[in-house]
Amino acid sequence: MENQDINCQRIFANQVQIQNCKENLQLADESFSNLSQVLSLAGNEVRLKILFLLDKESELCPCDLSDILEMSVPAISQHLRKLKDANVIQFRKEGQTIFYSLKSNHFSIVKPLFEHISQIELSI
Amino acid sequence: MENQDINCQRIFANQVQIQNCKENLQLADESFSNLSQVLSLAGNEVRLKILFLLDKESELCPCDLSDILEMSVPAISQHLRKLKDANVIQFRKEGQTIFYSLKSNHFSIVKPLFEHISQIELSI
DNA sequence: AATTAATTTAACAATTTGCTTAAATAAGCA
DNA sequence: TGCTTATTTAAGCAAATTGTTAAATTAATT
Repeated sequence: MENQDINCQRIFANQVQIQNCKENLQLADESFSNLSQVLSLAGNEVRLKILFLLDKESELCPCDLSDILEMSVPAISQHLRKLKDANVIQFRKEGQTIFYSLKSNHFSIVKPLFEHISQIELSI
Repeated sequence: MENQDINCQRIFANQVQIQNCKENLQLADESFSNLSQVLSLAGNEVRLKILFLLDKESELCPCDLSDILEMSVPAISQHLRKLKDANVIQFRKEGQTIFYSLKSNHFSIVKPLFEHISQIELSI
């Protein structure tokens, strides 16, 4: 698309508004990129559950997650890798077991999401 | 994977914890499905920007969005359709122009995300 | 040293995503 | 009525996603 002027010739287009929006987006360009990356990770139902579980249980190993989510270990491992690559989770080793936990830096984004999980919290 | 007992035979696995987690997830199953759907929509950078813009400008037409985001109109239209199908946005017609706006029902999820967009708000 | 167990990695297939281009709708206007 | 404009829809395609199975790592155990 070389020339976007071709698309819309309407007279009522508010050019000032459009220019303003463009500039605003540019200023926050990196924020959009970062935020959408985290959201797309959490946008996968398996990973959302993993994040939720790590928040609730503090730390879990791939093996636990495999049992809980009833999924193969390699499948879990690959989700964990994505979360680790994006710096959303961290890990510590204990023998041959690896415990994953949430990193605090993304808590302000991830945490509030769980308020929308209508869980019966009373049972705890 | 018929038998997940094959995966992990560790002695230290806390079966009570695992069972508890499984039950917790089941209780909120629909919430996870719904939330991950909204997050995966917002997890696309273009759609995140669209949501941000609709929040800021109240309403915009596909044509505006095409100009602002410098993308083809059909590309924009298809993103809008996804958001509309998921009940995240609504529209009103004015002649041949269609104005899209955020629906209030998902505000509690969508709105707080924009606090993470480090925008220079002072300039407004 | 050989075996077992927890995890990761790699290769692959099926599905989904997101754009492009062209055609179809729908609403104003000459 | 016929033309222009705003938008959607459809078809096609390349790239990304997500699982599977098999092999490789790594660390404990016998």
